[in-house]
Amino acid sequence: MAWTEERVEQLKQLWGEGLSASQIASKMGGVTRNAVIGKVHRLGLAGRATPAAPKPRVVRHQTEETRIAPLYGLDQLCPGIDKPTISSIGGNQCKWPIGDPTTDDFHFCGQSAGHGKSYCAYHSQLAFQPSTGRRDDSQTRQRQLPKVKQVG
DNA sequence: CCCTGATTCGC
DNA sequence: GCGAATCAGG
Repeated sequence: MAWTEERVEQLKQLWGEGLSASQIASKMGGVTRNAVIGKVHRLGLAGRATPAAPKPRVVRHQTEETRIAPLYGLDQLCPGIDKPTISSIGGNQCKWPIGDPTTDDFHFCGQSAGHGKSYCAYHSQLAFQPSTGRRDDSQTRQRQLPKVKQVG
């Protein structure tokens, strides 16, 4: 089962809706949750689950010891509103993450997202940028986690 | 033990 | 690029 643009779009849609990877895999069919997660990662999505604490990564077959830094580049601020928490955010509010999830500063955009939508108008264009349009990723969704040598 | 996503690595 | 295996948290 290949990832056609239609399937990718559906994937992004369902993922944005808040469905779990297994749920998406079940709905779409032909793919396992691993495939969904893998695709989500490659799309540059991901970033919601249970990564409360930054972990030294899954050390598996690594010849070098690396460690991730607690850096998060999500700062797509949109003009003023309150700071909804994960608990307080409503189903019709924009769920765009702002700030560092590991700090108290973390919150969601919270602007009116419309009925059944996941993001406000501002963030929708960031979340669902035209797949046929070469987006300038010079400043959008930069989430490069620099490797830091563990200086013993 | 069930679920969740995250990451790596072989293909 | 894709996804199974694996890891880690709830």
